[in-house]
Amino acid sequence: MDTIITRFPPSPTGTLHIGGARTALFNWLYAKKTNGKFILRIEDTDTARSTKESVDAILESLKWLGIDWDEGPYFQTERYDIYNEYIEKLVESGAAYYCSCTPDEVNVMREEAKARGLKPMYNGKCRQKNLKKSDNTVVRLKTPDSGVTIVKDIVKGDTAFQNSEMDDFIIQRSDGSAMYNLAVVIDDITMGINTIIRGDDHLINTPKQMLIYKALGADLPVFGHVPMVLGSDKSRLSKRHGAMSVGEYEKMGFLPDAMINYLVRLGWSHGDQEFFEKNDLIEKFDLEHLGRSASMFDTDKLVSLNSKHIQNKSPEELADPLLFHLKNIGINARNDAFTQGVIETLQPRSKTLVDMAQGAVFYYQDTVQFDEKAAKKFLKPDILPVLQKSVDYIEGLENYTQEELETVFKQIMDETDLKFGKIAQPLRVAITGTTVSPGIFEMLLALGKEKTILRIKRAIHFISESGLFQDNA
RNA sequence: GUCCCCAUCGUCUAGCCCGGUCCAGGACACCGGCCUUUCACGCCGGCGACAGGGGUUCGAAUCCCCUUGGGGACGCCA
Repeated sequence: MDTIITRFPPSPTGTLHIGGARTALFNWLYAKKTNGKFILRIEDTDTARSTKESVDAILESLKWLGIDWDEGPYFQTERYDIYNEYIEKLVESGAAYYCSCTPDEVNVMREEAKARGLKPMYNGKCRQKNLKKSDNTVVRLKTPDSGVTIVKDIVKGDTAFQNSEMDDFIIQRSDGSAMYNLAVVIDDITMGINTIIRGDDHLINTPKQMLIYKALGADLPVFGHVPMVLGSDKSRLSKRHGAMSVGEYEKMGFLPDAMINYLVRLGWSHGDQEFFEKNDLIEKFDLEHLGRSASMFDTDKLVSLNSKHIQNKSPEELADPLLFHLKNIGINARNDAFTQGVIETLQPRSKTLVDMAQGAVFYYQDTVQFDEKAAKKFLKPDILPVLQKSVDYIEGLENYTQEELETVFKQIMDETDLKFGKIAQPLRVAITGTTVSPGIFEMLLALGKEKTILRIKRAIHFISESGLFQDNA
């Protein structure tokens, strides 16, 4: 079997959005799975809307997702000579011709066609004129008047298009630049692309492109048109549905692997399996199980998958991504043993890295801020003996381990005749300032002996002070 | 207007190609419960769908037709 060569051809008119990322992913996965090649090509022929910033943003998002490419990025604007070469060939062979009709004239033709209950179309006026190239001529492809063009699509099945429904579309503008449908086909042919997975909004372009392949005598690639990703109201995904670019999801604290997992499951399935690591996907991905119907983007499911991926990673893997989000909230931490210990305590209770960063704040503060309600309820004089004993016993520990800590608190429970629940909450407030945190022991362990003692002492001080204040009042 | 695509729980989907094993399975969300030092995790249970109508057949979520609904495309955009 020939090497599978796929591609992803974004137009740099914005950031990489969800839908684009998914198509890129499908192509990338298929190439990886088959040991094929994945080519990146920038379709920037719309010079009015294309920007360098967009190119950079798209490349960056792709890298973040871990989608790498074997060739490229190629830029269509650097390939005009190649396109023109082929356009000339097409004109010479009679498959295409020059047309001097103005846009206004063509609009009239479209109106006429519509009036007759047809699709708005150019009527082929210049077809037989045998015009030469001049300043305001475009090149049009001569499309058949009858017959059908059948798109063999691996996800949609066979779809027949009446050739009479297609007009002689423009392949080269009057300024000499190539149009989308032509540039795509020439690129795909010259780059050896043999598998094209793209959004089904392109299905309608496919018969046109097939005509170009045919006129050039080139082999057809395998087509697969995947359904689009819709917003929560089933309309095309757009800004009003919330975040739609990959970069925004990074900022919201999602892991690239979770993103990939979610995206691939949106329109592809492997039985009942929901959770996939990247390698797993490469092994299991196939074209046979791509779905045929459009799907809605659901953030809840992404969140759920994200928390599973967070749980499934090692603290070490999570550290750098977390550091990024810690920095965003003003905490400069390092990827060290302390941070990894912190992460371990936070993994099961963080849905996103933003959650995790927020949950980690207390670990990095020199003096924790006591939540008013929490302090009022739990940091009261009657707990003083417990806190004092905690300090004394922990200070006396030879080994600061979970086992030893458990012994310490068992002893305190015995001596004070209090249940653990009565001890844990005040302690939690002393350590974190709030009533919600990781489990006591794992937290104390992650914090370290020194800081633990310091914080309990500070709580003792806090209680004594406020007690004094109350007495005076 | 014309053409094309699509149609299973609220959502993502399995099953459909090769009809019976499906009074339709899993996941997310939601609701209960268990676990428990808080919050979570985890576990158990509940709610909840074959768009409608006709065929074909002993038998249809699965095959055919129509209707309805949704999406997309009709550019000297990509």
